[in-house]
Amino acid sequence: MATIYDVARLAGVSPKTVSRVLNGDGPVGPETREAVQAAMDSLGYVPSNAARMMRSARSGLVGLITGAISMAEETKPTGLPELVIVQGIQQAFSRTSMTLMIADTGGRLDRVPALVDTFLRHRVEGLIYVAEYHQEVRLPPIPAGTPIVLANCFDRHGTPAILPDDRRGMHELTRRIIAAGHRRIAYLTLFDALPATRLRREGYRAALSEASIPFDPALVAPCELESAEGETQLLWDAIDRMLALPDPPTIFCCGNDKMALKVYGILRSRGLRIPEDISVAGYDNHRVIAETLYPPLTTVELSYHAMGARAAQRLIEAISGEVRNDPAPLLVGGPVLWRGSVLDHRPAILPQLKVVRED
Amino acid sequence: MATIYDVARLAGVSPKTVSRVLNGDGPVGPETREAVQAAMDSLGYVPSNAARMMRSARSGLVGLITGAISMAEETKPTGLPELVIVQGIQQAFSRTSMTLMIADTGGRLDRVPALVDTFLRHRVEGLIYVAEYHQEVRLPPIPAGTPIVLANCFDRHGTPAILPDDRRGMHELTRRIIAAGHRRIAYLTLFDALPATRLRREGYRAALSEASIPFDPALVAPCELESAEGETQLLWDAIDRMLALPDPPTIFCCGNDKMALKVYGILRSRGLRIPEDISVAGYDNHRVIAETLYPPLTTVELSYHAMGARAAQRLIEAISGEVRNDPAPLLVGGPVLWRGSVLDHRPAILPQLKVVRED
DNA sequence: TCACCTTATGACACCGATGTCATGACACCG
DNA sequence: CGGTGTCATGACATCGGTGTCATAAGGTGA
Repeated sequence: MATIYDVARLAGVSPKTVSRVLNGDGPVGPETREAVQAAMDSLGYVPSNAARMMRSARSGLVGLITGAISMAEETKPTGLPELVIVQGIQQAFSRTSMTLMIADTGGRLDRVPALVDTFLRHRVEGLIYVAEYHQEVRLPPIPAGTPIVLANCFDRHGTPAILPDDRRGMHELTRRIIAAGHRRIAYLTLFDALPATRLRREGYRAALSEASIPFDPALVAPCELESAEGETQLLWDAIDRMLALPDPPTIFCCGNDKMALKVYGILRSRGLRIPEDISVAGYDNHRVIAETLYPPLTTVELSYHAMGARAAQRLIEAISGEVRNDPAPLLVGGPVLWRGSVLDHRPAILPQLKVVRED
Repeated sequence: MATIYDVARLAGVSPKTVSRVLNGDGPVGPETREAVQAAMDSLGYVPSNAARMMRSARSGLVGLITGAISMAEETKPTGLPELVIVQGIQQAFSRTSMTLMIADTGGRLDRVPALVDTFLRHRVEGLIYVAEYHQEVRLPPIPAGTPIVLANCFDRHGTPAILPDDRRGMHELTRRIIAAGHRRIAYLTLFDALPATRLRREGYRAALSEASIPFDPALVAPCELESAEGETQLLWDAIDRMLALPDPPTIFCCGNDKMALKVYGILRSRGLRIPEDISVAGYDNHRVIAETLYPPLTTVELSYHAMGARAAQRLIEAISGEVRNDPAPLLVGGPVLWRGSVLDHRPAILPQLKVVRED
């Protein structure tokens, strides 16, 4: 592979002059520049980042660690949308001169330290860790001087974190559903232990209490399990139990869109029409599901893209040395997407707005 | 950041000895080794890949370029499963000492040359390009010496490529459907221009002709468009037209699982039960859809994971210098996954095997 | 006309590892 | 006891760029 010396010799100049042509620092005469360019082209010269990095400590690299790629097809918690976080980060960095290196854990957390180490050897200027779903994590110690940002997760050391505003999202969705005239609102939640479940339940209850609707524990049930079959069974049971109540729900809110997809099938096999007989709402705006289902699913967008963008922004600030006192994690809210799966019991007077809140 | 000299000084040895401890080449006395280790630990020393790379031309890096991440949430061709290719590649390389750098195009092909250039500056030892769906691509020229493998795509220069065996997959699915007693088999295809569409139609027709079933053009219609709404309309029309035929189909095969999801909704809103009144089959084994739908969807797995593994394997061979004459692209087939969405008209005598073919 | 500035360029050291070769201390063998 | 091989270690050059400083040529204003 050609080096800067080869180029210099061919162009009849010094290596330093070639370097100046490459980096645009220092003045270079027009015909010299041309000769150097020609030499570079004819040799197919590509500068070595390694050599450059030796002198100028800046690597121009940012490391991203995630399990999202390997989780994409898993049945585990949510599914895929967290990849959009990566996408948001990618886009933010593509506007800078930095290169984003993505490493996937392959779903094995024990591989994280090795990946961090590899990144550090490459002298990344910053690190981002993206979790597959809202959770607490424990990362290996990162040497001070390499800033790190957590996306979709948090730790106990107050590391800068970007999190979805689950409380507010569910609050807003429930508020909208109440505004549409529903009073008996069932909520089929995800795993009880998830931070998202707790927060969303808080939002759900807050909206109820603001509307002076009593909270009925019979309308809330966790419906997520490890196995897909057992989960479907759990859903059948919960739905049948709730439908058999003296005062049954008029809507089922689901922990995520995937669950809503199942609920569609279950309700229909019970002979219920959506939304005429019963309404359904999801969470995540998992577009493959939400937009493809018939009728399209009312859901809450998690704004993963915005979360990614925020995480990137925060890291870029940290790299450029803007010291921040790190307060609470940054919460990113997403809009309620009102589609055809929820029946509006009160003939709309106002046009049905797509409420976009993202501040 | 501490250097090897700092460590050497603290341990009271020469830098070369520290290097030996790091790399395990050359002998080192036990207590020397211990002293060096202690020094490295107390300084938090992390070796610089850049410096290492200067001497030993091997970078230990492999570059992966893809649009799969940014496409994940798009409505475009398939959707997400191609990410599994990345996953397969990742897993293959995690078993080697090489590090996989992933770069996403953000959906813009014009960014590919810049990404290639960045990788070359990092002196990657090989490149993989992963396309979002089976297609022809044109990549910028890569200097000889850097092997490259195409996954899920091909070019005109005979670059080594790994492709899904679309022809065989559809052939096998159709064969199974015929074996289940179906004779009128509708096929709602993807874009006509896609290589996958042509190949699958070939497989479809081959299976028909093997079973001496005449091909009926009225049962085949492209049902994919740019826009989601128009597409749904197209589906409605095609399905209604086919159902109105004097001899209507008993099954709808769909170009992908996402289309099958829509078809479920459409057929049900026509009052048809699945699979009692009409059967449905998909393609892709997009698990979020196929396993979550009720009833679960019969579909063809694209074996993206295997494609990724093959691509990685082929690149590793190329890097280690195993010269191959590059014949036709390597085709990877996937199994038909027989689930509840297709009615078996002939009471099964043989147990319903999961046909796994992947050679 | 000369001091001074700007432009264009090169010489040289240096970044942090590792490859090569040399060296000293022993152990072993005939 | 001397020659030879192995073990443990270090000195030094080198990889391919860039930062610093020096230098020569040409322009400009007092």
